Amino acid sequence: MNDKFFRLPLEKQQRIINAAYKVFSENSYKKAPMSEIATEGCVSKALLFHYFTNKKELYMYLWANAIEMTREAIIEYKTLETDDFFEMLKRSLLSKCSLMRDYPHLYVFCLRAYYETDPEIQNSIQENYNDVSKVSEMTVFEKIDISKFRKDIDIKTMYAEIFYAVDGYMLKKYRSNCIVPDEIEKEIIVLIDFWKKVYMQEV
Amino acid sequence: MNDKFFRLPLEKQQRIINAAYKVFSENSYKKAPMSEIATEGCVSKALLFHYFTNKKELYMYLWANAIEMTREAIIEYKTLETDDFFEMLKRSLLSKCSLMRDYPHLYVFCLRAYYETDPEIQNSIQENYNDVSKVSEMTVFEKIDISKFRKDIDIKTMYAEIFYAVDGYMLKKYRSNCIVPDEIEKEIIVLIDFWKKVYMQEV
DNA sequence: GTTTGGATTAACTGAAACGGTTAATAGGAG
DNA sequence: CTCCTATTAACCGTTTCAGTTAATCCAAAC
Repeated sequence: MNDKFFRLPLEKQQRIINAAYKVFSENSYKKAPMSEIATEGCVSKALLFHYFTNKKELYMYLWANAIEMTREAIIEYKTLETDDFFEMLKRSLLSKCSLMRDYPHLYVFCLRAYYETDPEIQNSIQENYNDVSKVSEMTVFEKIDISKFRKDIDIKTMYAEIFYAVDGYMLKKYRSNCIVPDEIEKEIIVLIDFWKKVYMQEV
Repeated sequence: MNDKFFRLPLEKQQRIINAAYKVFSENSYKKAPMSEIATEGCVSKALLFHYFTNKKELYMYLWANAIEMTREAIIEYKTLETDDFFEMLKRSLLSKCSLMRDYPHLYVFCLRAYYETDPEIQNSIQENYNDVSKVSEMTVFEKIDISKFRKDIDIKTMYAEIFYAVDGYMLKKYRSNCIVPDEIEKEIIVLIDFWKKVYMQEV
């Protein structure tokens, strides 16, 4: 890729990248056209190819960029620096909301990229992501204080259920084309407070 | 469409329809090729056009078919003939699992079709679906006995959360390409029992 | 065993979309 | 005016698309 891309005004960089995140989250790799990305980003297709040598390179840049930004956001929000599960969940989701302000389609892009089946792409993706997610999931279970939970529920099921719900929620927001970070942040907090009330031991 | 389609052996009808559900649930309407459906269904593209005059007609048939089958399944499982929310939820989800045995991609097809933005399609879809879903959601809230729930939780939030989780769960199953109805049925039951324990008033 | 008729397809068509390239333009700085 | 960089319109060869046509396959009827 062409380093000059980074010398563009930040607004333009983001406009182009967001257009790409959007088109790649709506279509499979193969059926996401570079021309559509260009139009969506209000630049010419030729410019896209000027900065990114080809489609695959652009896709891979988006992926690496997504992982890196996610990791930074998690650190910035001190996500792992607590032993309270719901606090950790809140920090994790709020960090994702903050990413969403700059990159509204990043979350769904990742959701889709992880299951991308195109041979050109597949290999480079999953291994890389497993590094991040598996490790972090283990870290979570090591750190959290499970004594605060109700004794009669299965924590793994709870954990799974919560993440299904978050994905389902985000997907709905995304599909109905209303990604408004402020609103999502509020609704996420409502959900977390709800879970807290339901799953924590009463005192 | 050509009525002779229904005179085909049932196995073949389903094979073709399932191929179509699959391709349309992976791609937007515009980018779902008839040729891919044909290949997936092990018939020639020409045969597809012999039974369905064009792509739009096929899509609309799939949609009407999905709605109709869903309604029948809901009735068959006596979904609305109880005032216990979790019993109703179980019947509703098990009825969907039973559909899944014959039509593995129907659920995700519907999820996608509802938000389809192609002008050729959009209008004919949403209104039609709202009839079904809005009415049934209202019926649910009229029928269920809310006295059994914990007093300290917001039922609307619970309701929303549960459906986010189901969608998130199904999406994950679908994306990771492992739609095994028996397994899904088991896991759904685990989830429902989990919710029951969590949300119902203890006695 | 030949005819008939419906099921099925290979091969085709014209148009559009695709990834990627090229050669030219635009516009600001010196 | 000159230089330089960002930018694009126009283009290229290829592939893909929805939809068509004319031919084949095959079983049942005669």
